[in-house]
Formats: sequence, structure tokens, C-alpha cells
Amino acid sequence: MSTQTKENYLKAIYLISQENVDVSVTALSHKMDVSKPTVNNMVKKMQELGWLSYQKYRPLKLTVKGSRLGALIVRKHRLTEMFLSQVMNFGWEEVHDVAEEIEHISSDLFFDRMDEILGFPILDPHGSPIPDKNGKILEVSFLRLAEIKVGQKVKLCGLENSSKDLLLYLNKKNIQLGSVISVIHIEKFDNSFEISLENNSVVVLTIEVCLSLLVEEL
Amino acid sequence: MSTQTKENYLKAIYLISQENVDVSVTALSHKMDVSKPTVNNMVKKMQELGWLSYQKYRPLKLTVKGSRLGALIVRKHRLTEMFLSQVMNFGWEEVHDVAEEIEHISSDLFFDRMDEILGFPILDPHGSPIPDKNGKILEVSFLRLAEIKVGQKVKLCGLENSSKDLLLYLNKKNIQLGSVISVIHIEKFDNSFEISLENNSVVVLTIEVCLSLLVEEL
DNA sequence: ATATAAAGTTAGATTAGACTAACAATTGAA
DNA sequence: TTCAATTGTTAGTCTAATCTAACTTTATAT
Repeated sequence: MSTQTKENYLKAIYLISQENVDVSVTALSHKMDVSKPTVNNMVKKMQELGWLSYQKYRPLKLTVKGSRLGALIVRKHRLTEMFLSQVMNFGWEEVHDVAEEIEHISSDLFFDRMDEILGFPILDPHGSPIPDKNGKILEVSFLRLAEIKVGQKVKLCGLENSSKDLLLYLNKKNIQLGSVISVIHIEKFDNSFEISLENNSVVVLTIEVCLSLLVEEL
Repeated sequence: MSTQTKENYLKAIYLISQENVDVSVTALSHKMDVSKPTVNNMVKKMQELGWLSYQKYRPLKLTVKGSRLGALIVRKHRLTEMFLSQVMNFGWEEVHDVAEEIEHISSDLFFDRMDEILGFPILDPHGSPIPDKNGKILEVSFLRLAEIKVGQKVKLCGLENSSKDLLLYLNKKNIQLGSVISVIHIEKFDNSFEISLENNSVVVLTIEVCLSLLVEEL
């Protein structure tokens, strides 16, 4: 009924929905890296399971049930990332791939114990919110570093995209969640940001990176 | 190539081999709860993978490669059981089913970290040996409680079969790994054992239970 | 030593999840 | 507003892992 594969489709649909954009067959086929007929076929099966409603040529809509189930898979994923990072000494760039596998473990007790050991965290190691046991997810509304004015001081609270490349880049520059960033100068020509960190090191970030860094004003 | 299903067959073959009995298609089909043709079909594929050698109508023999791989899956399983029991506060009767799923996680780092956190244990929560990273497994040679004479004192070190029913029964009688057991009387009529524990409680165990308890003389 | 029971194999079907090729519907730009 | 590009669907095929029915080989008990 609920296979690992179907759970992955559900999670993908849930995550696209969270961005407040229509979930299209094409978007899903890109996210899942499968052909569009494969998505089409799977979507019909997920409708049978009552996870989504589907009408030919229309965007997919998760049902309440599907949305809750999707959130619970994301919960397992993010709790796992937090556990790997806080308890098992993984770097924030190492947690995703393992969590991708562990999120399909069926034991609720396993994840409840993680939650307990971690002290019921609400954000994962990349600053993304962890849905609660009912599938409720916190609405986080951070600013992007790209929107911050020269002279402002902010704290890094999350990432828009947690690609391994970005994480490794930030490691190299000694930028972590919680890092305090001051915007020193914005280069008109290419929109790059010159910033300084607590240790007074100065770093230049491209606008692409600044769009990915979610911050809070201090 | 190495799917979860194939890993399960490999593990089953490895575990039957450890008992020093021939691995038959029928035995495997019982252990895996599938039909004999299914086993037959799978065995041919595992031969292609170089995991075992197979001749029609002959018992299956793991290759060196297959045996090592099988041991590494058992390693993941038993390390996981230990981690669940020691770090995540699971009872010894709760660990098996979860470990059955987690043993297929591909990350070596994940299991290496468990190993490290646990201090490189050599036995799992049921007293079974944990193969090392090269697939080498300790030869344990405990006695069965059933072989112990009246008046002898022993320590419980392992279990021959770790069925949930047995584990729950032992919980109820307050018998754990490490428990010190004195044989008070053996009933001729049904071979049952009257034993006493450290707390001086007296318990009567059937011969079947005594055959499952692996002990060491004190 | 041989008949029958047990064990193993072959053949053919099924289901889940994937694909490609070909076609249909929708969208959006001139 | 119409036609080309994009998006979505249908039909048919493939592979992994399973099944049942029928058959063959091996083992065993008298």
C-alpha cells in the first residue's frame, strides 16, 4: 500500500505544495527524475489511496490525508537529519542522503525516541521546520540576505536550498547557522555582497548565494 | 544490483550456514516465507552476482565474497540492535523489527558512528556476536542451560533463539543477560529446571526454554 | 532394489514501477 | 485568434520479485 517509492512521490508533492506553486506532472517528473508517463501512472495510484485528487490536465492537489502523511515523512526526514547532526556527529552536508533512506523506517517509536533525545527540536540542521506529530508545520518567514541593506547586521537562520555544494562552500567560509553577518558593501555591477563575520573575516558572496541564505535582523 | 530483497536472502543464507547445516532451497523458502520456485529463481541471480555457487539439486554454498557481504549485513543488524538498546532506550524485545529495516541503510559512516558511540561492542543485546568490518565473526561457544547439573551456578550470556515471545517471558521472570542462575533441581518427569536468581526468586523453566538459554559456568 | 515421499526445477502468469513512442490538450505569443 | 510549443495522456514493453501448476530428481523406508 504505502511503499517507499510512493512515499517519495508524496514527499515531493508535499514539498512543492509548500512553495505555494501548482504541482504539475512535469515538475514532479523533474523532482523525482522519472518520465512524465511514470508520474501520470503513479498519480492515478495515489488517487486510489486517497492521497490526492486528480483530474486530467489539472494540477495535483493533496487531500488532507495526503498532506498529513507527506508532512509526517518530512518530519521523519528532518528529525533524522537533526539526530545525525547532533547525536551522531555528522556534518550538515552529510545528513541529507542518509535521512533520505531512514525516513522510510516504519517504527514510530524510533522517531519518537530521536525526538525525545533531541529535546523536541523545531528546526533541522539547515533551519527548515520539523512538522509535529499531527503534520502541522511552522510557518517560518525569514528574510533573504539578498534583501538586507548595507550596514545591517543579521543572524543566519536557514537556507533556501540545502545543496551539498552550497553547504560545503559555507563550511569553507566558516559560515554556520547562527553566524552573525554584517553587510559591508553591495557591488552595483554584479550585485555581490561584501560581508563580515564575527571573527572579522570579510567574505564576498554572489547574489545567488545571498538569495539562498535566510536571515533574521538583529 | 544489491537490492534490499537480495540482501535479505543473503543474510538468511549466511545465518543458516553459520549453523553448519546445508543450505537447502526448502530451508530458505521457509526462512524467507516465499515459495520454492521464488528461491530457485533468486538463487540463480545471486550466482550471477558472484555471491554463491549453485548446481542443480545441490546445497547452496556462499562464495567468499557472498559470505563477507552476508556478515556485513548481520553486522549492520546487530550494531543497530545494540544502538537501539543502549542509546535509544529500546527493550531487547523491541529491537529486532526495527533493525530488520535499518540494516539496509547504505551509509557505512552511519554504522561506523554507531560502533564508535557504543565503544565497539562485540555482542548484541541478545548475546550474539557482531561481525567486524571485514566480516570476521567471533566463534562463541556457550553451554546451554539444559546441560547444566544441579548445584551449578552460571551466568546468562546469550540466547539460541531470540523470539519475541521468549524475550517477553524472560522479562516477566526478571531474567536478563548477565543474570546469575543456580540450578536447584531438575524434575525427572518432564526435564523442567527449578532455578534461583540473584534476588533469591525461584523460577521453573521448561526444557525448551533451557535449551534456548546460553550460559557460562561461574 | 524399488516405490513413494520429499526436494528441486520449469513454465507461465501477475504486480509495481519504470521506460519510449505516439498522440491529445492546453497555453501563450505573434 | 490561431498555431506552435509545452504539457499531459495512452499504449505497449521491460525487469524484479513474486505466485501456482506441473514435472523431474534425489532420498528413504521397507
